[in-house]
Amino acid sequence: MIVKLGYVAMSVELQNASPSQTMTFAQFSKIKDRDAAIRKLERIAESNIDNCLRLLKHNAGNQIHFFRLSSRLIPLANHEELLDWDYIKPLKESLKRIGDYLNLHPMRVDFHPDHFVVLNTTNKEILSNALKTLVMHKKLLKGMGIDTEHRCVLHVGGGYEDKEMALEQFIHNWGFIQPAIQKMIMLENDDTTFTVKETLYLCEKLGIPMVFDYHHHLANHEDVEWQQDWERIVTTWRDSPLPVKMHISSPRSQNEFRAHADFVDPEMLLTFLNTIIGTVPEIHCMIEAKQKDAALFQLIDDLKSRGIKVLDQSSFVVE
DNA sequence: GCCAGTCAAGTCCCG
DNA sequence: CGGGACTTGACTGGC
Repeated sequence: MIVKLGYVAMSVELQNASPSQTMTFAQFSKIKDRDAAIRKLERIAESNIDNCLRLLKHNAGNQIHFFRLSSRLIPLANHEELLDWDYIKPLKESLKRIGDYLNLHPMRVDFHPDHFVVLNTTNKEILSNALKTLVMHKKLLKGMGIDTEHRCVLHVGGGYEDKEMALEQFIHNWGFIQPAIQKMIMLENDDTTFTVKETLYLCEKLGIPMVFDYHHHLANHEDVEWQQDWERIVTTWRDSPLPVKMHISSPRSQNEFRAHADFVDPEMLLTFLNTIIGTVPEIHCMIEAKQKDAALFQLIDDLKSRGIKVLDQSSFVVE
């Protein structure tokens, strides 16, 4: 089984390359000349996308083939006071450069929109804002020339004091979401509310690939045994053009169990991988560690020293 | 040039 | 029911 590691949004090794520079609405409002303020937003967005390209080059140079793009590339893109702003138009060229680069250096990229994107709300305004944010992600993907299928990982949403009802609300709302948005989505079990089984219920019912988060599962489950659910998780990827992916991170400490540690415990990853050997030919593991790409490199070094067959700086084989 | 505080969003928790 | 915590990285303001 081939394992490919990825990391999240920014590098601790590449300096001054943040793809998430921002401007708050308070700052925006202080600028008297609205056009000038919008130009400033556009410069920030352009700089974010340029930094994104630098990160992709850094990845390709380090043999990393899996990467989560920042969801904060365009500050205030969906702010209600900026509905007249065509934020994509000035970014066409820089987005295309990303696409061109990815054509030469194939890499799996996706997004994880902020947890404020909630699809199971009963509040129309919240749902409409969530969908607006997803439309922005779609426009970014299109601008980059990337097939939009299964590129946005989301959580199920709020529990609203009745998880069963909250799950049914998700199904209800799903029916109102355009197919083009639906097909971008993957769902992940979260660390406080919706467990693997509950997330699977939606994924199976609605045909959504499920991203298994091992750390979240340890923090939030009915049954700590996950092995019997693994085949179901794999099956949710049956119709996807992309290999199964999962999230891996380690608890910062027993007291701060849900917080992400700086690095990933190799034992934890190997425990997971050894359990699923033979179920898929290839799996992509997204490392969610504070030390970002440095955590990925350290993990690979550790695996190498254990005699695991390492293919390059981010891939290896378990058998 | 560092540290503390602020900013966004929606949910959840506490009083 | 209202205010604060939670989370994340970036940024601002005070010294």
